[in-house]
Amino acid sequence: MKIKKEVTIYDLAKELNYSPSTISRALNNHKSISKKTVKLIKEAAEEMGYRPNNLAAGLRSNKSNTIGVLISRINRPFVSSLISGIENTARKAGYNVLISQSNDKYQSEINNSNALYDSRISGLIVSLSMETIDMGHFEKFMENGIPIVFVDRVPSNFNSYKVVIDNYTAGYSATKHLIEQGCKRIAHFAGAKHRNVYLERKKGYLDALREHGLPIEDKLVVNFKTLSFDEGTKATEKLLKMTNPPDGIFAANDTTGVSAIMCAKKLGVKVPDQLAVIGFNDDPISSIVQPSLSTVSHPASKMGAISAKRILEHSAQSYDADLSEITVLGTEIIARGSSLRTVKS
Amino acid sequence: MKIKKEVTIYDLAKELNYSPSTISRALNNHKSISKKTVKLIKEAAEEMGYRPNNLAAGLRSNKSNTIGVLISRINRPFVSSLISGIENTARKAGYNVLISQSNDKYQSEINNSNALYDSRISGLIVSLSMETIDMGHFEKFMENGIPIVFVDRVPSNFNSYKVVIDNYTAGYSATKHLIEQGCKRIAHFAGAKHRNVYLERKKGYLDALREHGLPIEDKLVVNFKTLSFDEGTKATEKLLKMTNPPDGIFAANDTTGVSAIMCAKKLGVKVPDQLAVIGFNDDPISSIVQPSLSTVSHPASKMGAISAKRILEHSAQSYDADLSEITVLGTEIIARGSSLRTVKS
DNA sequence: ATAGTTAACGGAATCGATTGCGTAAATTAA
DNA sequence: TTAATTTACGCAATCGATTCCGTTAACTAT
Repeated sequence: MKIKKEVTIYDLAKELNYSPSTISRALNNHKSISKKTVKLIKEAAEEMGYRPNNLAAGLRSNKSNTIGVLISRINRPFVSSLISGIENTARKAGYNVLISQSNDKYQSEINNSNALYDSRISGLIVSLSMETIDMGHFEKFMENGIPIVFVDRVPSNFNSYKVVIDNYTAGYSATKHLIEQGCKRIAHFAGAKHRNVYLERKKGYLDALREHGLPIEDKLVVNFKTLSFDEGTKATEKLLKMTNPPDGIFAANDTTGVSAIMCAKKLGVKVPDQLAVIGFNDDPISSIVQPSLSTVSHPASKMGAISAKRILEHSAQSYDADLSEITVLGTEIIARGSSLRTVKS
Repeated sequence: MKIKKEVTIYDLAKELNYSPSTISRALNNHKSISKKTVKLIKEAAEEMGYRPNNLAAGLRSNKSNTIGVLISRINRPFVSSLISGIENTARKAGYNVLISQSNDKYQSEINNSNALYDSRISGLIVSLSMETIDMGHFEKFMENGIPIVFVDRVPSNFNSYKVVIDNYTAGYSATKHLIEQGCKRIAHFAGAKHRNVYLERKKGYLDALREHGLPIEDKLVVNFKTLSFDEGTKATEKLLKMTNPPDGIFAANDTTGVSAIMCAKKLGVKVPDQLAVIGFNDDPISSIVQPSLSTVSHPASKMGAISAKRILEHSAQSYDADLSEITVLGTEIIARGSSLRTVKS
C-alpha cells in the first residue's frame, strides 16, 4: 500500500505562487485577502485534496477546538443522551469531542483528566465518579484557563460552571406525588451520600414526609452502593417482608424502581394499590415495565447541549468569564401506572 | 484569573541542565538514557507539574494516539456499549477516543469523517449511517495509511477491517427457534435493504422458512424505515388485523419486538401462544417487558474492544498489514417468555 | 501633485515536542 | 596499553500551521 504524502499549505503556496501566510489566511477567511484570491485558493485546496492539520494549527494557536468529556460509563441511558447532546452542539460549532469513562473509579478519573489535559482540550465537561471526593486533579485546568463544566453529579466544594437539575424539588415532588396517591409509609432508595444528586433527592424526600406529617423511619431509607437492579431486588424483598411493609417507594433511579415493581409482582404485592413506586430519569425501561414506572424526567440531552454551549461561549470570549455560573433545569413528574391509584387508600 | 505558563521540556532542560532531547528521551523511557537520569528527570517533571503536549508530539511524530469513532447516534444501547468497549481498550493502551455521530445522515457522515481526519486520528472505527451507499469519503484514510475498522453495519464494496456478527446464522436460528415453538406463519420486521445486518438477517429468515417447508409470504415481510417503536406498533396492528394473521414475528431489533408484544397484548392476542415474538440485540427493555422478549445476543462491548484492538495492532506494526481481516463473532438465541410455549401448537 | 490610507500580500519567528546524526567519555576487548 | 565498542547525551532540523511586522502598490483626499 502506497502512502500518499499529505498536501500542506506549503504545497498550495508553491503551486499557486503565494506565500504560506496568504494560503493560511485565505483558508481562514482573513479579511486582508481579496475575495478573488480566497476563492482561487479554496478551489485549489479542494482540488488538490488539502485537509488542514489540527495538530499543527492547535499547537501554534493554542486552541484545539476539542471538548473533553469525563463520565462514569457511557452505556447508560442518561449518560449516552448527555453525550449525544454535547456532541451535536459541539459538532455544529466545529468542535470535536473526546470521551473517557472512569467506570466510577477515582484513580481512573484522575488518569483520564490528565490524558484529556495532555490533548489540550478547550474545555472539560465532567460528571463525577461515584468515588470522587477530592478535586485536586481539576485544579490544573483552572490554573491554565481551561473551563470546566460539571454536570449532574457536581462537586459542592469547587467553583466552576455547573449544569444540574433541581434534585431537591424533584425528590420533594416525587415523594409528594406518592403521598397524594394515599401512601402513608414511603420508603426511599438512596444513592451515595456524598453525591449531590442523591443527597438532595433524599433531602426532598425527607422534607416532603415532614411537611405532610408522615413519620420518618430509618428502616425505610435504604442506602445503595450502586443502585443496580439486583441491589434493588434485594432491598425490595427485605422491605416487603417486614411486618409493617411500606406502601410506597421513591427510588433514586429507574433501574431500582423497575426492580421494585418486578419484585413486588413476584411476591404477589399489587402495584400500585399495595405498593406505589416512582423512579428517576425516565429511562426507556420505565415505560416498558408493567405497570409502567412513574418517574422524574431528566433532560439529559439538553444538559449536554447547555454544557457544551458553556465551553463554546467561554472560548469565544477573551475577557475573563464568570466561571461560577450555575444552570438549574426543571424536571417533571411523569405519573404512570406504578403510582396512579384508581381508588386512593 | 491568572493563567499560568505551561511547563515544557525546555523548562525542564534549563532547570536540570540537560538538553531538550535528553528530557524527551527520558520521559519516553528511551534506552540510551541512564536509569538515574530518567528517574531524576521524571521526578522533576512530576514536581514541576510538567504535562506533555499531545499536539506538539503528534505533529512531529505523526501519531496522534487517537481513535476516531463514527456512528449513527450514541444514545442507543448497542452503540453506547460498543463505544464503551472501544474506550476501555483504547484507554488502556494510552489512546484517546474522538466520537462523532452522523444521526444516520450521509452528509453528516462525510463531514464528520473529514473532521476526524483533520485531527489526524490513528485509526477510524465506523458503523455506517442508514443512508450511506457511496464510500468515497473513506478513501483518503486508506490512501494515507490510516486503518479503518467497519463494525456491525459494514459495507460490502470496500476492502478493510471488519468486525461483525454472523447475521445470517442469527436470523436463521431466530426463525428456526420460532418454528420449533410451533409457529407456522412467521412474519419478519426487516430493516433497510442496503445495510448488511438487516439484509442478512432477512436471508436467514427466508432460508429457515424454506428449509422447514414453510411458505414465504410477501405480506408477512414488513420493510421498516427506522425500526422505531411506533413503526413497530403500526406494523403489528396491521398484521394482527389480517384475516389470516401470523403466529410468530422475528423482529430485526428489540424495539420493534417489544412494540409487537405490547401491541398484541393490547389487542388481546396472547403472547406467546397466539403470537410468539423474538427480537434482536438483547437491549435492557427486552428483559423488562412482560412476557420478556426472546432475542439474539449481540456482543456490543466485545465488538468495540476487538475493533479498537485492530487499530492498536495496526499502529504497532510498521510493515504493511493485512487490511482485509474480517472478524465474525457468534451470537446466541436467548429464549424467553415471548416465544417459549408451554404447549406447542 | 503629494501626502496619507488602505488593500493585499510576504518574511520569518513560533508553538512543543521528536529524532537522525554526531561526539566525548567510559567501558571492554585484545 | 591501545583499539574497539558502548554508553549517555547534545545539536539542530523538522512537523504544519498561525501571526506579528513589515512592504509594495493602488487608491483617496486635499
